[in-house]
Amino acid sequence: MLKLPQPVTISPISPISPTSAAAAAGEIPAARVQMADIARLAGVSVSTVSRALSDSPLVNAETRQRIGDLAKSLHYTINIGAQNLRLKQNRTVSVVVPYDPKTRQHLSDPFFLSLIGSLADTLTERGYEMLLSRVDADRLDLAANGFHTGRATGVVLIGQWHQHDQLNAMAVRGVPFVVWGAQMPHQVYATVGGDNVGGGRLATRHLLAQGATKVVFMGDPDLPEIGQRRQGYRLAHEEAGIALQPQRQRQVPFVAEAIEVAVQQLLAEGVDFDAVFAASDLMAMTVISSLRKAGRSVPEDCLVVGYDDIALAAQSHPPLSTVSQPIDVAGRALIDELLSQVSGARATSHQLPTELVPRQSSQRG
Amino acid sequence: MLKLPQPVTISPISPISPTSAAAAAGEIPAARVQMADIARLAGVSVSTVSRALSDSPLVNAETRQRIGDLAKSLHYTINIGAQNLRLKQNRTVSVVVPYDPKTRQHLSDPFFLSLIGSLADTLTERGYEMLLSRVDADRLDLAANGFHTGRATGVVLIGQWHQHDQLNAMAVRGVPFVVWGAQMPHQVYATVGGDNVGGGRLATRHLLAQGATKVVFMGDPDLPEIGQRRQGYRLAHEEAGIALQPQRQRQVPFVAEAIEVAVQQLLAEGVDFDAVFAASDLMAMTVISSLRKAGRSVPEDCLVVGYDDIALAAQSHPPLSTVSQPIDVAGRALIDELLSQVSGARATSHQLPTELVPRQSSQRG
DNA sequence: GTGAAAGCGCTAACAT
DNA sequence: ATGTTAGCGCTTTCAC
Repeated sequence: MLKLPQPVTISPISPISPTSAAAAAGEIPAARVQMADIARLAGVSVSTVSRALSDSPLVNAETRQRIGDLAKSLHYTINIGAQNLRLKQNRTVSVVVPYDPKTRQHLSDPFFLSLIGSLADTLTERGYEMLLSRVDADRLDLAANGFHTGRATGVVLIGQWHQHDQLNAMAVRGVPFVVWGAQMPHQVYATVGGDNVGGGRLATRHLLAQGATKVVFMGDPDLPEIGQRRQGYRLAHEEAGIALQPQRQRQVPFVAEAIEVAVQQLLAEGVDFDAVFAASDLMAMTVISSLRKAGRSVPEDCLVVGYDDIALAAQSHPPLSTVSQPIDVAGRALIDELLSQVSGARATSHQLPTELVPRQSSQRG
Repeated sequence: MLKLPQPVTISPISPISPTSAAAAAGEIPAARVQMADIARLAGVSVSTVSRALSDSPLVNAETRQRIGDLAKSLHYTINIGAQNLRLKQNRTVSVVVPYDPKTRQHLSDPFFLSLIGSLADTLTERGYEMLLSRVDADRLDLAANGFHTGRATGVVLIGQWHQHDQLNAMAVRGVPFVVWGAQMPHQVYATVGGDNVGGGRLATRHLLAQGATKVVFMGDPDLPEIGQRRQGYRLAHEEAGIALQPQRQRQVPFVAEAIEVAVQQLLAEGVDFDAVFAASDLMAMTVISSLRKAGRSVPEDCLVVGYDDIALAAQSHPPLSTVSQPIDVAGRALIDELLSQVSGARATSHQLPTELVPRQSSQRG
């Protein structure tokens, strides 16, 4: 057992327990072991080691065994970089999350984060590695970097923002990639996304069915997905023969403060409303908490529906009605589409079904 | 403008808009352009291109310009795999998230997900790439793979689980890595983590100060971090001279259903309690919603404090009191520690300050 | 069944 | 200022 000095001082991010692996091991960070080492130790050539390690039938069973054991005991693993270079192959997918250059907001939306989790799981299952990076939303073309540098077989882009044209250009250039987002007219690239128009319609229909007549839409319709959700909101109104009011359609970015301000304005302007359809669950929860601060309670005074069905929607109070997007399916669909492009298939968009999850926030009584 | 067939059918994950980048471009997925191509086109040698592209002063300004333009117009980017191989360098960090082999739960904890976001941001700032993968918690030693295969310079492990020994072995073997978690006795590797004992103490003290006398702890103390939070819970009780009750310390895993069951049992067993300290915010919210189902309201009948201060804690109802861990600092601290190990420094653990964030869930009236 | 040799795409002496 | 050469760690003909 090692006895290490126990630290006392505690200060913000200060070293509290200096220990050293190298010191403990009493050795210099050994040069990484490689095939040549194994070969020398086993008394065979490098080629034989290579074959043995790839389970080639060409090599003597006993030799293979010996080499395998040796490799294991030395913690040897094939250098993937060199292997990839030689094989011109690559089992890595680049996942890119754009950030808004204006706000430079950190990555925090629970839905996107969960999607990343789902992608990570799917890729792990498929034996792929995942390269995660962020990129200025104005320079979405940089997302192709992982591909052009040969690091990745293809690219998954989470959110298309306003850069429709840059994406089309990327596709024409032959970069295998898929975008999580909305399908747009004149689109050469593949998207995978929920049925946003349908989802928006479901949510709004539901609110109208609950007796609401003055439904506010909150979200930034400049983002394609949100624009389509608003489109669904509008369709539902048409279906019901209810006239749309411009002042009930609020353009609000995904920033907590902005949402709170928007709610205050809504109240200050005296806009009459009895329900809110928010473009995301996070937004819906902030709306609810802002309304509460202003003395209005949900669902008594105002019904609310969100979007995404994040894990916490069910645990919040009141439990949040929302439109669910199938995250697990999404991760798999994105990867499957990407890999099929890589193996030569044409870029094909997919739309995932959305589902209304009615909970208490949209039900009176 | 391209005119594409507009699809009609919509079925779960069915192709709705077959389009093809390759077809649109009318070309076969061109062989990736490489240095030799640029060299030929520019009428120089490969070395000159290499130098020009790395802004070497050895190359004629005009030549450099010409080569640069050529590269840009061809969307050429240096093949990082080859470059790394040659340079024996590597600007990639492997981030590994263990999964519980029993539940095989998907990656979904908001705190970990945010931490990943923070790591991604930090690495992007530092000009590093991030390789994200998951690994069986029983085989944490596999986390070193990214390093042994030469893909990554070092490893960040998110959560140490019960594999203290495997981690020590990794450290002795010379793998540069940092663990997000709790500092343990006889630890050769570096951890970065919040002050869990302190955090648990803050939370419990606060509950006692609010007048609670029968505080329940919920969480799985087998996880080092949670164990330390419970330690803080115990210390606070000692300080206050309040005897601990075993039946108020509940071992509960991070699974929504299990948490709900645990709350029901607590009530069914007739355990007397007036406050709950939950090991995470997600758990706290589930506890609150379970209590509500049983007809108890928070904070009126029972005070609740969580842990992590996730984004939604402030928006939930009642706003959740919690202990905040500085996520941004955490991401930076993890990466800084890792990179300093890579450049030869000794493995050093860091403890980040935690802070009580009192909100309404723990305040009566 | 095994070894020798060439080459994946790049960089860095060492020439010139 | 530019070209030639060798080699990063691996796989795979092609010989034996």
